[in-house]
Amino acid sequence: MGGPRATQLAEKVYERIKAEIADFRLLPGDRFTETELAERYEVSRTPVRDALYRLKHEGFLDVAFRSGWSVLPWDFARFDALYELRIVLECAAVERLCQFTGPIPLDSLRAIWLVPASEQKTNPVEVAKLDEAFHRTLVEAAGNPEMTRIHAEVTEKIRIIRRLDFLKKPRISATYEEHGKLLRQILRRRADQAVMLLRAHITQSRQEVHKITLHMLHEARAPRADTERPERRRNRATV
Amino acid sequence: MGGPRATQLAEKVYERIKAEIADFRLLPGDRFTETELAERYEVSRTPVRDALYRLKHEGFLDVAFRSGWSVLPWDFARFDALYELRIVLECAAVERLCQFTGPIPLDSLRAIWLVPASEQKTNPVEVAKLDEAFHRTLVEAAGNPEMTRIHAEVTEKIRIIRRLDFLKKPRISATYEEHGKLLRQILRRRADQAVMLLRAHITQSRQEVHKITLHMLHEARAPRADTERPERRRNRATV
DNA sequence: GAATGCAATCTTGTATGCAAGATTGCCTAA
DNA sequence: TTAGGCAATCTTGCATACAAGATTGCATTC
Repeated sequence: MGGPRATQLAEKVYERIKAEIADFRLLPGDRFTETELAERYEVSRTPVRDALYRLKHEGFLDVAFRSGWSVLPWDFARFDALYELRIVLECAAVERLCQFTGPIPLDSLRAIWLVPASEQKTNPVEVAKLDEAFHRTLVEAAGNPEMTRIHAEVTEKIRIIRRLDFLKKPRISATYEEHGKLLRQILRRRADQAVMLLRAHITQSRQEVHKITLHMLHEARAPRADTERPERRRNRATV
Repeated sequence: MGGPRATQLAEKVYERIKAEIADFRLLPGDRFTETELAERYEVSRTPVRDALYRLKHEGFLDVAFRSGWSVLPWDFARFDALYELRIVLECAAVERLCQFTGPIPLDSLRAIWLVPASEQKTNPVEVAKLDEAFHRTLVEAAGNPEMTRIHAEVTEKIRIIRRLDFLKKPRISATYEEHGKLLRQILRRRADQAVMLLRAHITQSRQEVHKITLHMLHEARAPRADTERPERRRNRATV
């Protein structure tokens, strides 16, 4: 049975578990064991453990010695800290971009965000992806791979709540408008203006998400029976 | 033979390997195997692998499928990127500190850095530690755990070359002077001044280290026989 | 001497075995 | 019915077994 499959099993398992967390199939507080996942993914415990430890190190999971794994509850103070870190990184990137002497390589973004309202996407999932790509591209364009790496890490960690920002139409329009304004300021090399807009944009998004999650928590504290998914849930999250 | 020792073996092995890299006992380009380390540390391959994969993920090591592990060569572009990231994080922290309404909790630093020349340390190893602590404390004081975590990560990655900055006496004096000035500006809440000083301070340090490493490289390219350490070195680093 | 082919050895990725102890559920008793 | 205790089961951390294939060193050939 030994020998590697085309790619590393551990890597695949890692991606699958992370996707399960991001898609709410693994909820905060859920508990599970290594053997359980090994059977579900049809591999041995070894690659599962590799993946789990990686996710633990990244702050998604917790392990209790001889007592199984659990998905960490949402920590809003941590989300706030991550949003602030995001602001710091993206603002630094934008400042660097405005200092570029040559052309600023953001044409791909213009084609997506500086378009008439009729061409704007409305699907929340799609817009969430485009939004992530927008901010990632800003940071990448600044040309510091380490900042890009950390920014990507932050993005992964807030994704689960950030997506909630695009569930309402007005928020999608606002995103288009703010991205458009920001892009124009960057391309005109107005660093101060751009940084101000960017900071306001991210802060606004964070506040929206905050509101939504508080609402969700309120709902969750008075759960309706028909939304229960007992399978694989051995503990309700206290969140 | 099974069962846990008091603390986790994998964690211990991780620390030991990282120390070996930081102390130049494992040099860039060195190759080794999992079994080798398992025997050296008297544990099985399992905790060794856990540690190695963590270090790989952090960018210190590389693994070649069925062909052993190696210490990654120094990548100066990467060091530059890390220094720039350091500047971004620390400047953001200092700005936050200057905005504090209450007292700025940096008394411990004053007691170390705002002292007469006669009380200043001169041991390079000691000063390097104090320097790391100084910058870590600045970031910690700003109160964002995520920024603190990333900053600590960056610190770990540049430590190996950053220490070189304190080998010369004048650089130690300069460090004392610059830290002192910076502290005073922060405590007076002169954000702009403080950020300017901090940026200059880190940039200066990076340039010094750059000079020294270039010198070292020059020396290393014409190695003398008496400095060879063949044991465990199966490949000389191309750096 | 230099190049080539081949077999023995090594190496990693994965699977499985094992020990210490945490958890769980049943049985008993009040 | 409820509380308590105990044994069976589970669970993780570490050690070891195994497979596929990469590497190496030696013998052979030109």
